Amino acid sequence: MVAQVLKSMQGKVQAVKGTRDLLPPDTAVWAAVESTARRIFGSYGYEEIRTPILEETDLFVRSVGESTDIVGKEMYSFSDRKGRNLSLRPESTASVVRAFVQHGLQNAPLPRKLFYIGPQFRYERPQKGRYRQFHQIGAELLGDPGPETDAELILMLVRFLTELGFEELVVELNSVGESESRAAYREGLQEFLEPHRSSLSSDSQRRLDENPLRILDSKSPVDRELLEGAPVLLDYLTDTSREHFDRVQSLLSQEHVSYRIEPRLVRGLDYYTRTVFEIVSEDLGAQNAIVGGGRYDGLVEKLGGPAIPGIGFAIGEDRLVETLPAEFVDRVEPEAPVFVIGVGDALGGEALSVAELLRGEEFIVIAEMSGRSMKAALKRADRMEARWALLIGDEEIANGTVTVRDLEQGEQSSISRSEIVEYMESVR
RNA sequence: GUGAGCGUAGCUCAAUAGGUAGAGCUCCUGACUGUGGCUCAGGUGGUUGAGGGUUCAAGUCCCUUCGCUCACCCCA
Repeated sequence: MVAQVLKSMQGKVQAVKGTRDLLPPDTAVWAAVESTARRIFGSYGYEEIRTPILEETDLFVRSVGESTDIVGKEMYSFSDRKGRNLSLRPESTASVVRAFVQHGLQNAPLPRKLFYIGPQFRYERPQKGRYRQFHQIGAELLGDPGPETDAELILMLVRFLTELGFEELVVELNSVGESESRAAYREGLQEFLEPHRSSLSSDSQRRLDENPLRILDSKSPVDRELLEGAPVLLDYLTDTSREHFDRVQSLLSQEHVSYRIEPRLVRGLDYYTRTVFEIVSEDLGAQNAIVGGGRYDGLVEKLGGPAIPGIGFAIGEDRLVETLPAEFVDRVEPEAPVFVIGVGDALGGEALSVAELLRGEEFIVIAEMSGRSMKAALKRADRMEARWALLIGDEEIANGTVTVRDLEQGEQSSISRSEIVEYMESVR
């Protein structure tokens, strides 16, 4: 222990395993993705909610489910100085619902549409598209049980992704029914697989007891073969769930959304009911889900609120950015800056003043105010991909001018100091 | 938690049978007292991820550990 502390004091401190720094220019891409989400979601009437990253552990135990892997072994949990059991949030739906109940938002007009953007934490072995601190852009709609709502939510998602330049994405769709029918199916599946228990992969043998539905999307070829002829979740749906699901499909068809029914699509969180969906990308390796979501009609009640239905989704922002179409990334290029150079004795003040003037007109301005060499300063201007260089030296001060150099054309002209803003506006 | 591969300068990589660490790019400076991109010269930068072992000698071999990558698992 002491040795470890000493080592960490001496060695280079680095980012915690599974976390990473986002540096420019990547941060600009992330910001562009997020502002697109705000714009699109906003047009559907969604408003932003920001909930704490820290929550009582019990919140996730009750919502996500005690037997899920997320709660069972992936949470960053600890007790604080007063012995409260806290966890870094592994997802945000539970927090949004908690906030909804806590603030009595059911008394405001329903349905309520909320979106969030922020970091989530799960203790897993990092790999491609999977980090211990990852980021989600999510949306939740509380208070409308209708299938039209499901369709609208998916339409919003598709519109958002289309806006980012995605073209070939297919929505994978399924219905897990209400909790009673899911329990019935769970038993049916267990009965079907039990005789073949010893043939199942070791992972699935474990799942057979703990979470049999997860066997459905096992990657083991043996498991997949055994599943041929297994009962299908859709056959266990109640009539109302079945009608709901059919209606969602016909609405999606009506709006020309390409979707595919995936009878084996199940989700890892316990709160889902009825409609569940996923969007996967081929070029993400094993961690291919960029969006996951579904309806959760019992969750608000489970967290101590009224019986209000809900539906939502979460987008894996890290994965989304990794697969972003190049056209979108290219468009993120920021406006080229103006580079103001003050060279000579005590001319920094004048450079600062000119820079401030231009900033007032929303130019992006980098000022080098204590330069000693014009050459070196221009070199830096070039490297920073500046479009214009404004030179201020003894000569300019004497004449009351600023020399404006067009760094692309290699031409320059002498502009009166009082007309500099006007001139820059004209060539902008 | 399990398995595999990989860790040499900020980046990409060298270093013959173990012989005491080098190149390109980048960065800084100068050639060029106030005019960029090119060229040339010079410089900064590494306890070879860390710790231990074998050896006269370890970047190289052995062990441990940390990290990265990918897959299982899980999911966004």
